[in-house]
Amino acid sequence: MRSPIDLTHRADEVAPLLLGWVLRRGEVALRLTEVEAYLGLDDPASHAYRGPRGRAATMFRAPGCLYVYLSYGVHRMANIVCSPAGSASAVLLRAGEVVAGVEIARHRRGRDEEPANHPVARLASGPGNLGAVLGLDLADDGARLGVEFSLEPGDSPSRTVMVGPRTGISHAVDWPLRFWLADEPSVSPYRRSPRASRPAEDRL
DNA sequence: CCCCTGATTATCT
DNA sequence: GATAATCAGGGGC
Repeated sequence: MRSPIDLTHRADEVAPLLLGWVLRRGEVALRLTEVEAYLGLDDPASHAYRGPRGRAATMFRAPGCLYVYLSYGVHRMANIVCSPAGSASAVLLRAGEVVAGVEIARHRRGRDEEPANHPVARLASGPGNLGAVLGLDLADDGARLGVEFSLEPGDSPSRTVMVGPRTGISHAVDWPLRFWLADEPSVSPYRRSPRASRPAEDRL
């Protein structure tokens, strides 16, 4: 049994520690296999970079809050706010292995009342898919870990943690803030954004 | 396998 | 009006 994660450190410290832990909501549980750290006011790629305005206000709340936002008009993405309150660093949950509630997860990934027929490894691969499997809604923005959502220690075989650049963003594209477990089929493929800024623009 | 494109809406300019 | 921390599906190799 691993000790509870201390969410009051910066996201880049917390993110690798979250790998292998299980996020549960009701019957559905996910063992986290891929996460990304966002560093709030110090990070040009963070929604919180320009301060506690609009949707980003949630990231300035207390550690253990969930920051849920809508991406590309359709995908609900989940972050765990994990910094000291006010500095707004957070961990984006990018992928997990569904370890409980597979049938519910398939229904949530499905279309027109028909359950999706994805292999388990693909069900929660990618942040939009992970959000779908958890049944996230914008009303879940600001929810606290510990009640509706909870973080449980996974069985903890020591796994190799890999580190690399974050996916899909257009600022600070080469900062090594994406963490994933080696040899996990649920980890999403790396995609460099076609809008990636040049390195000189990342030093602010 | 890879690359390209459309979908869809909160937020920002 | 433009953009975006994405995804699924289509076409090409």
